[in-house]
Amino acid sequence: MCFHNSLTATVAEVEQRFEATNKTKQADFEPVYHGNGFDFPVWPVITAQAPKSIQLFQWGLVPRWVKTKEEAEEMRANTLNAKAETLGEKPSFKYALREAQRCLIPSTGFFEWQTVGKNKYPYYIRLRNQPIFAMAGLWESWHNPAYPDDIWNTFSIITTEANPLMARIHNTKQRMPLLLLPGSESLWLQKDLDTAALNEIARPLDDSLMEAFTVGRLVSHRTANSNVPEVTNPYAYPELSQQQLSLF
DNA sequence: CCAGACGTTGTT
DNA sequence: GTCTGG
DNA sequence: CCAGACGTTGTT
DNA sequence: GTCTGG
Repeated sequence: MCFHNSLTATVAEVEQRFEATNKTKQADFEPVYHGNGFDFPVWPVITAQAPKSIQLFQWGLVPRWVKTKEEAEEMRANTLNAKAETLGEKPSFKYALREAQRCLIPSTGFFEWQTVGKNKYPYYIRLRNQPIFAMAGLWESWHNPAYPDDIWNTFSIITTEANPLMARIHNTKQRMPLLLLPGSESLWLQKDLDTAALNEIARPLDDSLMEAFTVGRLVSHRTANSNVPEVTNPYAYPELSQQQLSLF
């Protein structure tokens, strides 16, 4: 869940939304209409350690104890997401959690598939009143022992149980990204967040704040370039009932 | 004890 | 680095 | 889902 | 043809 994200905002918009300054080497971001986690794209993030800065980290968390580049590359396909419920137990995430290496991952909407019979229908999901919002993440800085200058700053998107809207869409896994209300964003970045507070924040967002609609199957095509504006165009599947087409 | 895992959920 | 499975 | 692998044994 | 990896 949550391997398919988007960020179609300018640097200025992200700066304004999160009250942070662009510290990347890029004057602006390329809009991401469809970012596939398995491509391990770089993404703007805001860390607890530098909450006033926008940095570019790579999606797919590489734990600090990884020994080789090969192991790092293998690991990250499995750490695109991190289950909120078990962050403290998993060797891949526990050190990042212990040292409060939490972060915000700006998004303008994400994709998920609904299984109906033998078919899969892609949906685009976003927040009603917030064009840009934050997913909760953990980050790590991995230093390649073979090359001291080879440092990988990576992140993982936290997932939690699905709310009723997301349970209908992502009906096989019943999971969703941990979405933060603006009021929870600064809490997530606080360094001394205890377990009770974390568990309180790590709850599924109220689905009355979200909206979702079916999109065309371009997003599902691996060979085609799906990182184009049309990927989020609404598309009505005749065989789906009206209530499934648009979940507002 | 040592070796091996360490993780999550994907699709026209 | 630490836990798990054999 | 699609792309790519799919296997074994050796020597100069 | 079928399994695996991404």
